[in-house]
Amino acid sequence: MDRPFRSDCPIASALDIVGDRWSLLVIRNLMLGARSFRQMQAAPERIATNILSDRLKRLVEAGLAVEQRAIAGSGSRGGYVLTPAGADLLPVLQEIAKWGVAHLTDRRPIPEAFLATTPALLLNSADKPLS
Amino acid sequence: MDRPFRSDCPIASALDIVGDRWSLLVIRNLMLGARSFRQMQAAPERIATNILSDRLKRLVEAGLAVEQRAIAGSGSRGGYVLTPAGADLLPVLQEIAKWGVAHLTDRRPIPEAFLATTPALLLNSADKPLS
DNA sequence: CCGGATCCTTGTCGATACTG
DNA sequence: CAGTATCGACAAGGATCCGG
Repeated sequence: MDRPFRSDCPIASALDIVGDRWSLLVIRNLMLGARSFRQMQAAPERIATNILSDRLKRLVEAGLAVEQRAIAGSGSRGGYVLTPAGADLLPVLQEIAKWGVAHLTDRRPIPEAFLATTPALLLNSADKPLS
Repeated sequence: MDRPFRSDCPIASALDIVGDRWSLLVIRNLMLGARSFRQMQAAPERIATNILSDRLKRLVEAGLAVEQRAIAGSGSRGGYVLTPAGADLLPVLQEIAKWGVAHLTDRRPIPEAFLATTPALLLNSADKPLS
């Protein structure tokens, strides 16, 4: 249950939590407004359902996200929302995005398609994390 | 040989390169001045030799680091140095470190020990990446 | 001794099928 | 719709071995 850290280095410890192949992408989706399981699964990276399920579980355990159960008879069955600790990862994602557009543009087509669906939040200023 | 990206998202693409469990830690070591194979292996995280070898190979292939062969009869047998693209990951590591010290201090002893050996480079301003 | 390479075991990832 | 179960593929970890 307890997650042993590799060392006392804050970088290593942070990567012990979100340093895998998918966690930061799930957090990105949550920052982009995706709340439900299906919405996150619809992201272009096509995460497998078991991985998404597991990562959400881990994020909740780590205190980076919380589950939001439905409001009684509502049609949509609530989803997940970032906690303040999870929202504080925004600068990390911003720097990663900056690095990606600066150094990966010549290897891949063009990120405009994604940037169009990512207005201001990930590449501009650090506004309020979620509405 | 070509590394297929999961999507056009610059975040996802960046994580396709350095988003595994060890790559960013190796880059951290290179930023901290570690050059030789053994120096990096001596980091407190105790990376296995095969993993370190593989990650260095990948970083070189991705253009984030270059091998530096020895200066002829010198005693030290050259090591690895970050390229400008690799050094540009410094802000990413800085933000990760900031998040780690801000949100992980109550779960682990104290990062002072590491911070003492990490003067200014990873937590303060973005100076010259390597001397 | 240093810088890896090579086994081999374990764990995690990922696709698909399936269930409440 | 929101996950869970299953199982093969692959990556990580540990130990050892080898060339210089």
